[in-house]
Amino acid sequence: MTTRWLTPEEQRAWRAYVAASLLLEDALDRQLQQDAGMPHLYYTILAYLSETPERRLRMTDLAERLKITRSRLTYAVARLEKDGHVRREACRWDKRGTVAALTDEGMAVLERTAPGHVATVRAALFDHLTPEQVGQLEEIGTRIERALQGDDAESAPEGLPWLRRSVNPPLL
Amino acid sequence: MTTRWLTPEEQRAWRAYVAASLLLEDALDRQLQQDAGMPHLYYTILAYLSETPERRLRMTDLAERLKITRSRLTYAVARLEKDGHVRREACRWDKRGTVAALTDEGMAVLERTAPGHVATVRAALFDHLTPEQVGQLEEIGTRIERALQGDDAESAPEGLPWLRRSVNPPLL
DNA sequence: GGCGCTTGGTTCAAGTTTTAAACAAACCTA
DNA sequence: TAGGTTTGTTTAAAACTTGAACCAAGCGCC
Repeated sequence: MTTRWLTPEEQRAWRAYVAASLLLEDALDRQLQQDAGMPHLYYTILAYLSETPERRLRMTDLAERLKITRSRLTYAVARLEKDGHVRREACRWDKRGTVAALTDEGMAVLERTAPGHVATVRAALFDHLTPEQVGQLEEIGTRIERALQGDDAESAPEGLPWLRRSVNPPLL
Repeated sequence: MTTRWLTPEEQRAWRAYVAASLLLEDALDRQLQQDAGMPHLYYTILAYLSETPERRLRMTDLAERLKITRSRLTYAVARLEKDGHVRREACRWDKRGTVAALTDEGMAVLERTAPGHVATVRAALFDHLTPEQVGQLEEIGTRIERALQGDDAESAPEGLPWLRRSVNPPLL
């Protein structure tokens, strides 16, 4: 089968995207390393934890949300734990499980550094986009996501937003 | 000054973008590592070299195009040289300079692996975007780029032979 | 219950990459 | 020619990632 090369338009888009994502990730890492002492991925872990009702998530759930391997997550959480931002707990309902819980200190770091992070994201991105473009970005991002990890429409179980088979009693 | 948090729309866009870029870079790295024995960044270096008329670029020019530090580039080129994909040459006009030149072997690797790479980019991205979205992606990417590295409209210096755009078949 | 298969998560070893700082040589300008 | 800048490399230390191997606990099934 003959290769379908990128059209000039696609090529421009591709290059713009690659350059932009490199610069953006760099800027984010630098800012967060500076202000929070951790790279973007680690900050994101804390952020995700902070959003669940109990500020904790099963390792596998967290890994899936972050789109990283469990192994990578284990390493990251180990560091976050060493730094006191996260605490590991045993899962009561599944003895194999581990739950990563945001500590008060971790939450404090998040609260202290979130404004700077948001400011960076704005300065690097949203301040330069029209509302339409924001919508377009979401749509494009969503499509890539769908393309790259089977579009298994695994809707979150409505009752328990924060878990795999839980930290909570299994619903029957 | 009070923090301007992200609006719900911005937040959705941001998350979609972060997830997508992680997945995309991962997929690309995996495919290229598999087929070409090198990660995306390294492939991109070869690709950029292949596009110049003489298949060679000054280290600094290359670093600027790639949006990476010279130090990082030195490391990368060292490996590419060890693998025989690139050769370092002294720059005749500036004795401080080093020129990275694509070897025939490097070119061969590129030609052999480009189809697979393009296929991956299509499968992960362009096959799921409308032509309008391709344009939108370019525009958004360009804006980020401009935002993050001063918009010095540095047009290519007129004199130097291999700092000019390519006429060759697009390999990326 | 007991036998396998799957899942959750960690560990391990090895390698890869990154960063920042320091440096030397060459260039440039006055 | 002195002084400042640019080029590119070196260095040393960290940080990160990967993949495979592994164990323990759940699950299904007869």
